Amino acid sequence: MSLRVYNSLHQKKEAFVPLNAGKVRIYACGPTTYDYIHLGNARPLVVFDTIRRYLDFIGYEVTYVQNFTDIDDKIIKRAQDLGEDPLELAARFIEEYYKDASALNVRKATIHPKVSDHLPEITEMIEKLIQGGQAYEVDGDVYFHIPAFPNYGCLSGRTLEDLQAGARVEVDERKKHAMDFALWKAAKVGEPAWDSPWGKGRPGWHIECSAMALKYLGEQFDIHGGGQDLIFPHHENEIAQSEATVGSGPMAKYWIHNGFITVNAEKMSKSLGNFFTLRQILQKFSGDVIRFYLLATHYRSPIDFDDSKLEGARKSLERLRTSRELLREKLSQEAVGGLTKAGHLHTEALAEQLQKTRIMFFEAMNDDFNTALAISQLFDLARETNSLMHQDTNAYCQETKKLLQQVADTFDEFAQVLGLQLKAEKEQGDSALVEGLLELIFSIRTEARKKKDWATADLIRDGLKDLEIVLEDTPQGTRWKKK
RNA sequence: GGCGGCAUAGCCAAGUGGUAAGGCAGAGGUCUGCAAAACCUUUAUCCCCCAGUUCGAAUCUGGGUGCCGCCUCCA
Repeated sequence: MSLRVYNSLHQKKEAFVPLNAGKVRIYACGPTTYDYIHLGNARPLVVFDTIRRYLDFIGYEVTYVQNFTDIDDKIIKRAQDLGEDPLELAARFIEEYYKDASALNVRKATIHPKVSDHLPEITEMIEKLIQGGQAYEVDGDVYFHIPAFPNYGCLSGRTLEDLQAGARVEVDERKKHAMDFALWKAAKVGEPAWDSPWGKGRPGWHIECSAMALKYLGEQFDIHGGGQDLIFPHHENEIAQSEATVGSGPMAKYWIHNGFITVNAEKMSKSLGNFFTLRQILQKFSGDVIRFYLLATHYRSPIDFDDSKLEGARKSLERLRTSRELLREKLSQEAVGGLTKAGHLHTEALAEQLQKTRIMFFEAMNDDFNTALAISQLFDLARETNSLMHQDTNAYCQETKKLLQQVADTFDEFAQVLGLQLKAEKEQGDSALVEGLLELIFSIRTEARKKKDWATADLIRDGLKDLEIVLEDTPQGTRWKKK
């Protein structure tokens, strides 16, 4: 099966055919940088990073643009509260953003444009819209005139009448139509401002994305993504601005929107105050666990957040890690002997499972990036792999070793696509001192066990367990890992 | 009021016409000094309710119930 994606524009799954063969251009709305990101913000990062990785993996040349909104009302307000320069505040949180993204193993986009670097492109686009009659200026503000764009509402499935019926905002009397939205806002005292044909001011919320997408991806591109809450008005307005500017559409062939993170079934959001910053969560769980948690549910479904769910994700991921770890250990051993009859059966079964996993993984990803289903294939592979490794060493000959190597490669390959590390926690940075002390303690315990001094052995094991270090005694010696 | 989404085992979660993936938790077993990990077995006569279409529906249609989102900044 070839790739199919759910296109919000038509509300159905469609075959994915990029505009230019072999190349995919993606634009994803990035954060407004006035604070640390919360888990809800992290979801699209991981989702679109994964989509990008997958497209890349199946051979497309991907250009991925993710913007930073560094000029915005909320930034200005926050900066005023903190007595900081708005652009400096925004720049500071862009740096913090990169740290969070990196903790989640989110690759940098091909281009990360900032609004503040694109004022010329923005004003140029606004001028075109004014010339084309789709925008007008009032007292230094510029508005997009919605009735001038007949296709308005195509993404959100609304008509102008629907919108007016549901209007909850006070209407600015100077606007020609109640739903007209700002392209340019005249500067108020103390706000950052840029020169424009309409006087000093700053861009409205939506125009930046239109201008930057146009600059880096052209008049039409393949995928435009973001959270479902951006469908209206943000993406609807982007479509209006962009398509009115270039005189044709669609701006993007496929629109992809991720579902929300909820807390007690309510959307996690700043205004409700029910959010958890990624930083807070990272204190309890690794980025790998958080990423796994986000990918274990289909990207369009809501995910209800609480610690117990993350704990569940941690345990699930642990299973895959353990399997990968056992594989590493096994492969470091010398292959000996010939294949026994039982070993032969297990090898056959694993070879079959490997093939099935490879097929099913791609089928799952091809079906609208079904990462949840793709991940479940890894569990099936892990079970069959463990089962083989569980057999006695007679089964471990050159033939099985070769197969296990293929399995290990598949694990790594697919983990890479999903952006998961599958590394045991202990590999993620411990000081030489800690490592050394642990080795010492283990050797003491091993001596105790040799003397059948179980009391001492158990004392050490229990003590380490309290420090979240788990010991496992195996015929090959004692193994340890962090909880 | 308008537009949209969701409802699957104790929990999480796939599955959009062919007879319920996977994970966690639970139970029994193998292994182990005891554990842990791993493996094996086991855990939904049924997918919110009602009616319909069909040889056949969790999956399609109609109606209902409940929850959520957007319509204002929000991923």
